[in-house]
Amino acid sequence: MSTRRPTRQRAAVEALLRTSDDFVSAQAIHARLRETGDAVGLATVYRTLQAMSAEGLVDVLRTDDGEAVYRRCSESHHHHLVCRSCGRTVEVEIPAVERSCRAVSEEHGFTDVVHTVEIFGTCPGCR
Amino acid sequence: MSTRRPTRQRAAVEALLRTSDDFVSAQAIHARLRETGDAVGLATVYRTLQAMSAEGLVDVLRTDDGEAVYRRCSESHHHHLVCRSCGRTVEVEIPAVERSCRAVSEEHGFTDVVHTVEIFGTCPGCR
DNA sequence: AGTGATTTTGAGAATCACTCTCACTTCTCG
DNA sequence: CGAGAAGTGAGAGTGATTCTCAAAATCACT
Repeated sequence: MSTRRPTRQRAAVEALLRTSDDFVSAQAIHARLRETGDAVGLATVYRTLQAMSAEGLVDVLRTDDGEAVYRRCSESHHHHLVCRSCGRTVEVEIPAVERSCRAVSEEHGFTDVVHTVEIFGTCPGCR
Repeated sequence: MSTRRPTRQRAAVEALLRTSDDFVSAQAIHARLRETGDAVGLATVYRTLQAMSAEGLVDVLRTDDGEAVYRRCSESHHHHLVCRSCGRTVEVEIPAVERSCRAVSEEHGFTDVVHTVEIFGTCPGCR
């Protein structure tokens, strides 16, 4: 249930996410918005990102040093193939992975299962 | 190349990890060692864990709130099925996932690919 | 448009995991 | 044993994220 009011701040964050193909940190979003004069408080950036994440509007993942990074995403379930050098990201769907994860979970009696899959590599452009 | 000296501190951390089947945070390890009188400095716990991780002796993953948690692991490549309630962890090998990830990566021309897969659910005991 | 109720915002403080510093201790090995 | 290399830890520092709470914006009605 999305009971959030539309505000300039939220629109600004959404707009910025729309312009980026890659994962961005909350700090980066805050900084960029400040640059473009469309300033939004840091706390608000975090709140907005959390809300969007809860609504499934953005994907979140953690960099190796634990920073959370966000990216607008398509509706359907998918995973990411991310270039470790330039950050270029490709959304991929891998049916075999879905099946296998479900099978393994059932086999061990686990329920309410969710899984995360991230693939990191070097993209053709960064070879 | 493991050029580390054997010390009481390192032994204590390794021993503690050996007694735990589940993922534990550095903070928790530090606290538990302190309780058992086998105190080890926090900085040393972190250093030891990093070293062990680099040597492939422990698996690391990030909880939802970004905290790093560690667990001793088997040699071979594998993934985890983790109970979100009690933390119980099962190591699983899923050949289909390996194949699929490799295939997808090649398809997009990515090289030097690594992937992470974590499966979270509720285990039979916590139902 | 006015008004009061409700939600959102943001500056700064607070938290918390993690890293760094550096003097001190422990190993290693000749 | 003795010198130098490696390891340790208390505490300071860092940086992301969350909390606080009063002010501002939005909503629901009239």
